[in-house]
Amino acid sequence: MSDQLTITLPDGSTREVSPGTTAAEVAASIGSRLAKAAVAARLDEEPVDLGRRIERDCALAIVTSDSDEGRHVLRHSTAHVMAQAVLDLFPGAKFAIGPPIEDGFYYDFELPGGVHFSDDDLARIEARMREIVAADQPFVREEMGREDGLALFGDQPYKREIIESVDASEVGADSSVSVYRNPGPAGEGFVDLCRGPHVPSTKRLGAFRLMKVAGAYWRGDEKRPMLQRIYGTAWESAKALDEHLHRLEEAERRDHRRLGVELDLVSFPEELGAGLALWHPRGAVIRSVMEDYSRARHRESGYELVFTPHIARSNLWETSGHLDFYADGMYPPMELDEGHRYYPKPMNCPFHLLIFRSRIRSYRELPLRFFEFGTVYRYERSGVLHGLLRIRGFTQDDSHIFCTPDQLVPELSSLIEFVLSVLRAFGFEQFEAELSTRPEEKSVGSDEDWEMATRALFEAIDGSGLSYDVAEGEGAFYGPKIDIHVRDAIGRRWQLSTLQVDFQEPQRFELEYVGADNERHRPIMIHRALFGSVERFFGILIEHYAGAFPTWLSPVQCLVLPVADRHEPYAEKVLSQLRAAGVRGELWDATHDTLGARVRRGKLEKAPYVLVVGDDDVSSETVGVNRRGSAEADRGVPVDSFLAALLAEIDERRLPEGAAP
RNA sequence: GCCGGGGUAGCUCAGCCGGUAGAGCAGCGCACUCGUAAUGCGCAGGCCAGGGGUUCGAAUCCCCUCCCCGGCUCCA
Repeated sequence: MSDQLTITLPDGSTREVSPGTTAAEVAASIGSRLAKAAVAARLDEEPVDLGRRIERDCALAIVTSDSDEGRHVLRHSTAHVMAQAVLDLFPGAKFAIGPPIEDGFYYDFELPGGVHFSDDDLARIEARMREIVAADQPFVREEMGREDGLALFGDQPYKREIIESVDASEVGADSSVSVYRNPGPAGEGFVDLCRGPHVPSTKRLGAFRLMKVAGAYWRGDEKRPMLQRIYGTAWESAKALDEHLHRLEEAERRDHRRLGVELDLVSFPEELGAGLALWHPRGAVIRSVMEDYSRARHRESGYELVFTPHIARSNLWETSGHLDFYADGMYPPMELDEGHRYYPKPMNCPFHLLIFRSRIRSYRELPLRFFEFGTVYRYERSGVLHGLLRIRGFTQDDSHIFCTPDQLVPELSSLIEFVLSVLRAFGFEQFEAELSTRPEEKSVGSDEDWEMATRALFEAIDGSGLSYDVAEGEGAFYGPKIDIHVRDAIGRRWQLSTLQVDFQEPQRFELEYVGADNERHRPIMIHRALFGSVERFFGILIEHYAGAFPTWLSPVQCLVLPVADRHEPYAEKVLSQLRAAGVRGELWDATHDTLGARVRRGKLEKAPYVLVVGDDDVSSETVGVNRRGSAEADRGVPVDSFLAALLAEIDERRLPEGAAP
């Protein structure tokens, strides 16, 4: 019998090693590049340190720093280094938790005397971290019993709480905890409660930066103390860190709040109040094009347009259940007509239910699809407001579909297809869905209804070819739902559309239709928002296109610039030709600005086309065409052919080529 | 709502430890009439978010309110 162990690598090959060999040694034996990139390992799927000794036959995978899992380890180790730096610089600080997150890590602290971190502190902490990295401290794993752990963290209440809760939740499991030590030069050093794994040594780290300080409730509970969280980002190389910082700059450049004001689309004057926006003419043009297109698509697909008021009496909200469940999120009522309370609407559905109920309905009318751009008001907590993306007054492209149980699956299937088709028209190409099931607590309705509806959603989404995740227990209180997410031009994920099955409201409003059997039946309702909120969708479009909208959406599609005043009559003629064909154009005359200045302004305003007309054009009925995104002007283009091409582009709602600029 | 940071001209921002405001861009006027990313000169523009307080004197220091930013919590 051999005393060698057999390890199986991810490619299926095997190696013989002697017992006690470390994962790091295996990596080194495979190749020096791998050894250099290695940060941790997986031993029979269990994440372990590179220093872990192999004592049995196993499957082993080396985790490298350029993988998601590897970056996870790097970030986690960097968080430890940050905690060490903070404890060095702020004696008496308590440290709570410090996990890796997308793009980086954070650590939560409580400073003695309620002191807060300042921006200067971040620089000091970061400098101390660099010293720790340079000191090449090893990460040493140690396991100990629960009591020893509690003793070790005697003056660290948050750590003690974690140890106690870990123990409580793992009844019967072995009650040991693991800690990682970073011994300092003088024998002191840092120790943190941690499952690991970690990089072998701090010198393995370095491409990090501390980003910001923020408050965060301990354990995410707003009734518990607020700790101070420091966020950092960390990467496998300086290059990857740089790229990340560039992505942040890019996101900032696209910020809809900045571009919205710069391009004169919207504003948020303080006088208006928090969470409310004004749509300026240029923003309003885009919005009306969006809405017109949406209405046309809805009509084509068998929806009927409705309009409903902004306020309704309290009894309507009692019937719908909003006053029971969501009174906190509603604007307060105004009192009229001897004590009747009228609430601004937080949702449109009760109105659509009333339209359904306005007369006897036949099964022959179903599915009945009501559609409305309905402006709603929700009292969002002040701290959550964010430009157009989270706002208190907004407009839902809201639809309520009433159907029979038999119609549910086909209706959901065509709904998904419809939603994707409209989103594609606006330039989104990547979709991901999330199917949310019945919440554990706080839900209403029978098990059979929930099962039926959930099954219908699964069937529809399985047939759609969309990739999706299941979010257990994340459904609305009245029914399960499918949310559709998109990826924008720089890869960010946004939740847009939602499809929700609802048995509750039809019941509360006692909706009925007469079936083929001449009996009364209760319809099922589907709530559906496609853009979600027009304001939010618009904000996302601004960021997706960085303000350079496709021509069909652009507020000004074409600028006409006469080279000199004498070309103005011809420019007027060109402009009127464009306008007669329905193109949105403007003429910027030569009276005050040079041609160069006007061209520059046109480009900064991201006009899709800037036409320059001079002597040559007047005599030959042409224009000089500057297309957005192309450096070269196209001189001498006949007006007719330019216009024909432009109209085709608008008519087809053509999208910019490649990634948006 | 909570923690932290802010609010000075339309925009971006300067204004140290208190001595009653400044730049660039934008705007307006005049000149320039020009073929592709800033023509020149000049002018005007601020209740320093709002209110209260301290002080001989407040943009500056303190308090309250409103609004914004970054997080946390929340999101029918």
